[in-house]
Amino acid sequence: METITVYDIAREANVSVATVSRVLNDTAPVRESTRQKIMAIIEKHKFQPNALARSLVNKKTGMIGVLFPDSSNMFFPEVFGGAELAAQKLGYTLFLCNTFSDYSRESEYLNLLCERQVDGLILMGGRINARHCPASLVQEVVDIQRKIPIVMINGTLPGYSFHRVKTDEYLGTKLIVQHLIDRGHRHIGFLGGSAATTTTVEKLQAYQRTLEANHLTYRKEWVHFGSFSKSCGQQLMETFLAMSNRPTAILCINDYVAIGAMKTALSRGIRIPEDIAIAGFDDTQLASAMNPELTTVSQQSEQLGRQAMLNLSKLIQKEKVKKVTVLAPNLMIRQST
Amino acid sequence: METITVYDIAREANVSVATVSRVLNDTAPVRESTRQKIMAIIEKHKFQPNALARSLVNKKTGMIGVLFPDSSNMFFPEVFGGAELAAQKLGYTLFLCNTFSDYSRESEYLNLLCERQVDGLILMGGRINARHCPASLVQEVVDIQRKIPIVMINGTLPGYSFHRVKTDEYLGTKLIVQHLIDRGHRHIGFLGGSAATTTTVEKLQAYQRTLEANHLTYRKEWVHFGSFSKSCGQQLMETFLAMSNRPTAILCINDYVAIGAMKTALSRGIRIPEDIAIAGFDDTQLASAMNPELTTVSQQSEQLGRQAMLNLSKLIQKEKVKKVTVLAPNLMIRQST
DNA sequence: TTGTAAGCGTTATCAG
DNA sequence: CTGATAACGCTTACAA
Repeated sequence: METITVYDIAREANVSVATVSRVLNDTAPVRESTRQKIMAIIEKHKFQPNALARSLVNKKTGMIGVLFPDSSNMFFPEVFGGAELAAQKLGYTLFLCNTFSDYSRESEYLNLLCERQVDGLILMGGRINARHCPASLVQEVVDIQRKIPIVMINGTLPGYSFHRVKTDEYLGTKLIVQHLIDRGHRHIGFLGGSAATTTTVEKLQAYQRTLEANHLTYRKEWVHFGSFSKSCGQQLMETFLAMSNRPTAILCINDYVAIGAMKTALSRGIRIPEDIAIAGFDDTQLASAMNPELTTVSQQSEQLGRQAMLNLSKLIQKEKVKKVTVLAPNLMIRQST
Repeated sequence: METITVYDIAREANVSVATVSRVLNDTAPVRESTRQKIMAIIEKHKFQPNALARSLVNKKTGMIGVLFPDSSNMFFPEVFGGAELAAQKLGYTLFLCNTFSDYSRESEYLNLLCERQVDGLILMGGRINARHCPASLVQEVVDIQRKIPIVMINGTLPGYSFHRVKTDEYLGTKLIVQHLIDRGHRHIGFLGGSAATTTTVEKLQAYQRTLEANHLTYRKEWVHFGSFSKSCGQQLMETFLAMSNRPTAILCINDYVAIGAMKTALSRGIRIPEDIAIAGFDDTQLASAMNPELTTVSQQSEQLGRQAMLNLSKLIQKEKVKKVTVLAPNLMIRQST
């Protein structure tokens, strides 16, 4: 398959490559008749300019690298779905990279994306949510940022200031704990999340302080960490149920954990919300699919992605952008509480 | 930010760019001492070769374009999750494009990916599932295939032979209908899916024939088309419930429709599976998250993606590959039937 | 309005 | 083992 180039088009049209390039990019006036002629030849051969060559000289690729930790958690597809829509309008394409929360995979992808000359980077999960991120991993990102604009979603890195977009998870947690309290609950547990993760800590603090503000005592035995998966919720719920003095309501770190918790409870014949109330976080599509429907906090996932893309785009055009954009969380009261 | 190139490295090391390139690619012997020296300088400047320039001469980018119709249907993230894992091992990166099932968006992306010189293409949804695909859209793909290897997942285009990977949806449907019959159901409905889609037709046929094979009569009024969403399931279920003579079991086109159907039924106080049995298709994570858990058919989504990537890779290396790879569906019997 | 030619940052061929 | 130098396919001054 001999590839066809601007030279081929130029030759056939009896013009120079410069002229072909001009009609391709509409970058300078070209006599209408020759434009027509060139266009016809392009059509005829279905000629497509090589974007690599083009980007090489333009020094921009129109590609945005997106790092996310886990495509099996619907939250992330929702976020980059929003980002993609925005990107499309702005003329960018997303380069999605699933890091599986693995630092070394993150580094590889970061490297790959830089070599591929992406115009910008959106970072989610992994190191930017680590409570104790190794300095070398921080440095890596800092170095990249000197060449490529970066926007972080729901996370950051210590010691430097980055552009970020986030939902107010602290407020979101506060809202939902208060909701449980308003529903009459005095014994509220906290389930799931890795203690090595900043979001877990942030939510935990909000949980603690909201209890205090309501003169409720914080009980260590009602707080159990783990991971962010359904199976974590299932397991940890077992331990709750085994307790003689168990909480009447449980706040889970996210929807997946909440669903796991629900499953275990339900399988024991425990009613939700009558016997125990369960709340999630993120408002993924699972929340409204469940039965009973899950009370949760919406992070406005599409908005998050959209906003990140918008800010990144401005950053690329070297416009001023607020360092931190905070979105308001939305309490979604449904049946599980 | 002046970018640093092989020339800079070469100058600082007192060698030619050729030598730098050699150590970069390990493509020819280089004296150990000079290799060391060059490596050191590369490290020092954190030099990263420009992949665009590289690809321009190599004529390969290591990128695989992936078209899929809908990131909000977990089935697709599952498929490309599997593909990504395989791609990583093979040294490829995926370029994921959400087409929202929109033909023109598909065309745009197809164009984009070609210009970006992807090494191969994986196609899902959209036109390759259309019962009546406009000839021009078929031609588009045919033209591309002459330059770029393509693998289609669960679909094809009329009039040409393409490489494809699919699960046997016919068999899958047969299995689940038979399962319902074996459970004692004689009145089985069929819910959801666009009649303009090949998979819908294929499943419908399997449904019909399996009924016949069991001497059950096919009733038009028990078949309702729509879309592939939860809300479709909710709406169509309403119409079923309004019928005086309604089926005792319902096969839904996919898990989302099934969940919608379940929700409507449950909200009416109808018990599942006692009053009505409901089955889905795809075995997305939703199926096992639900309560009651949804009986469904696994398409082995990750496998699908993995296999497509594997076949595509061989195609790219110009190795022989079976035209059609068929994966076996798995009946997942759970609580909803 | 159009053409010439110099890049863009690599790799690869061919001498040395 | 190493160095010139010509591609790769396109854009963009600079001239004409």
